[in-house]
Amino acid sequence: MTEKNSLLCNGKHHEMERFIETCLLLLLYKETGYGYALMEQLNYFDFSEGRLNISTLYRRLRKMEKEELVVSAWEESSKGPKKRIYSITDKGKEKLAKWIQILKSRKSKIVKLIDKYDETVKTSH
Amino acid sequence: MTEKNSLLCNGKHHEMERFIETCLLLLLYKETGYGYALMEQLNYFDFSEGRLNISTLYRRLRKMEKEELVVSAWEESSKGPKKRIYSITDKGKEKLAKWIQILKSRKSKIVKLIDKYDETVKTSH
DNA sequence: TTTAACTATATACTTATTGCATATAGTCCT
DNA sequence: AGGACTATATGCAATAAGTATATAGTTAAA
Repeated sequence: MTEKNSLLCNGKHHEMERFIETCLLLLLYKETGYGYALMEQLNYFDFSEGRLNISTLYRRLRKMEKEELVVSAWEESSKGPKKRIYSITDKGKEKLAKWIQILKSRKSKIVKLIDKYDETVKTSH
Repeated sequence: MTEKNSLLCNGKHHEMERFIETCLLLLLYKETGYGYALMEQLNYFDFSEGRLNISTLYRRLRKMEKEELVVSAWEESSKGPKKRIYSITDKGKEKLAKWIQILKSRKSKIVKLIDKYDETVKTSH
């Protein structure tokens, strides 16, 4: 799978693929974290619980670990069940930087499309 | 399938779902068109042929017609094979406007993420 | 003691998208 | 006839994400 310069999208109720992972990597860049708490922190990026399914979050984390973008370690908890604590790897940091570039490109495309729309709608009235 | 305020993404080599359809609807807003030619016009939105598979384009067009966002009619061609000419419907225009709003929201999210990244990377050096 | 609530993690099933691969067909030129 | 260009379409496979569901630890209430 060659990635090119694309953010990959899909059907049903979906956020941009790398958007979720980009957000997660960024949160982990600041400090280590575990799934359940990361879910709440995603609120900052307008990912409310009703917007992102928690199963997706766990799956993305597992996938990123498989890809060596993050590493995890089980931590016994003084309260409640044990936690799987994630940290970002150097590889993950590089990937994050890369996706940020991609998102910038994406943003430009959106701006271009919006401008084109405004221009088109204006001249058709 | 409730759409909420999400742009839906997916695996493999993917552009944002509604981005493709938004572009197509916008092109058809300006003037009617047929698949093959629309494919070339998409270059304006940085969809080069290597970036979007033409099978996807046809499928998106067929899907939008099923959803009544566009209508099509076969046109005999003086040269070459017959063409399936598409026009946007009023419903399609409404949908286009809606997706433009969604894209604006999407852009804001991207900006927010990028700012957060810059801020985070700066304070970590 | 049992049940409920909260915390924490995980996975099967289903749906949808898109590239790859492939196919059909009309027109023109070699 | 074969190749190139124009024009459209669909099966297969991979991937993502919601729904549904499951397991498990801790604490508090019934």
